[in-house]
Amino acid sequence: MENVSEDEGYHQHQPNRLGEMAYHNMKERLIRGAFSPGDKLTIRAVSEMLDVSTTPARDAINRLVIDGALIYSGPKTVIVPHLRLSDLQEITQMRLALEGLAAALSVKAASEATIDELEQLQAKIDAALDEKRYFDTLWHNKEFHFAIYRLSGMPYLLQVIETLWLRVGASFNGLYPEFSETRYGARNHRNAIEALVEKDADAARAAIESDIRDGFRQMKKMSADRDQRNLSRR
Amino acid sequence: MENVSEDEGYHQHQPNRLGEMAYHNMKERLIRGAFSPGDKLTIRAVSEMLDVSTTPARDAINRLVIDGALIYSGPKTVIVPHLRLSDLQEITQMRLALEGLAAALSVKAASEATIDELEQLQAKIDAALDEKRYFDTLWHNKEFHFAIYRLSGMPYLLQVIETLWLRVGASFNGLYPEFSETRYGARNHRNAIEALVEKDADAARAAIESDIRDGFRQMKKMSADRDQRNLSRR
DNA sequence: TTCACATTTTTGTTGCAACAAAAAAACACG
DNA sequence: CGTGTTTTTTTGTTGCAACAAAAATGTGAA
Repeated sequence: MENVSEDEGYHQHQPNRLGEMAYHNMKERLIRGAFSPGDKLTIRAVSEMLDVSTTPARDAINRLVIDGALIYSGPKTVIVPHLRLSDLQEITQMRLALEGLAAALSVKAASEATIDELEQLQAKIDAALDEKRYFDTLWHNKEFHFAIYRLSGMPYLLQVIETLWLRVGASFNGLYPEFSETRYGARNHRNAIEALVEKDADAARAAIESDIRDGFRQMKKMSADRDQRNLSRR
Repeated sequence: MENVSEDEGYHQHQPNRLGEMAYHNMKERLIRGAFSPGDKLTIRAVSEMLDVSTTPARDAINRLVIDGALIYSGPKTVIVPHLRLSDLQEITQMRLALEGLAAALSVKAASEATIDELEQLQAKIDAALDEKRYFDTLWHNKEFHFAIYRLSGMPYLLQVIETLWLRVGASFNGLYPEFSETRYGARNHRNAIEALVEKDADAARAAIESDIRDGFRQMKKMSADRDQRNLSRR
């Protein structure tokens, strides 16, 4: 337990470790909708799926459970959780607080280059929407948001926000790629870019908050629709 | 990968697992100041310390790294991080957003019983302060805050807030138990209780935010003092 | 001393097997 | 057909050893 000097800038996890790889791989699959809520995940199944031994597979599952992307449904059973309305509400409240903060802080660091980047991202979103490539829409939308949040210069804040997106994405993206169809976000994104140009922290926060709220309404509606369908299917 | 029904209310980790025990044990030691920033922690050392095999010890360390309570200083070296000013600022910003939210939400659920509980907690804080039992002060202060936040009914929010406290506590509590000496929090706590009585969400948020800001100033000052001492000691 | 290099020791990762406990399947009975 | 009950299978946890890589230590020259 010696005292060791702190090597600046070496805080992150090593991406070359097998367990880390397994975690990111599973995370990606979760976001892409490879699993449905209720699916059971076992160490040995993940181990075979990714062709690694049980130890990295176990590491990945454990970490996903910590994130809340997987939950225990029994002492030896982890499943993809079915997001309840109360969960969605909690996540939305936290997103409003945290992403609002990140957006407000981002204006300080906004440069012309970042504005350009955001406009290109928005163009990609629009194009994907026109061509009904909904997965791409979702992906570019995430890039747009995090391009802004990254300007805040707060790495841990980003990590927590990313986890919140993971939890929502795992339950919604796979089921509803057409989620983004309504283009609810276009106006909000324009406002966000404008706020960065003007370096107006309050406006940036307002634009992002509005985007989150619109998304929440959309998801709540889809959730209700699905419950309705599930009910009538029986 | 079968679809399994979701057993309501079985989401938490099992507390009887060895790895979970190791995690909580190490977390407690970290908060109590058993280690100093820069201390190196190895799997085998933790394994012996807690008298378990390497697997649960590894689990505990991994999770603490995810929390940010430990960091890698090299590919095979995890240490207790030395909290830099920028870290403290980031954590404080997140605390303001998240604990402010929790406080604002708490007023809905505030009852006479919870008011009583808070007043008893505050009495304990005052008593511990009078008798210079600084560890107890810190402990009861944490209980006071989380008694409020728990009223929000948002479990994941609580978990994230707790992690933020862990990161700060690990770097400060052990070194500065006399931190609380200035009684900076008493007025803020009174205001918070008052806000709960009145069910005034904005006032509750303001009281907690003020408490966090006062604490931040105090910590910043202590941090500067320490750096000063370290400098002149060489 | 200080720095570079070589050697030794320590360390995390990975894979695996044993075991108890949980989940699933099979069964029996109404 | 459902519904408890028993049997079988599956599963997570734990401990451990091998290995490569990193850290610590030692060495020697300037």
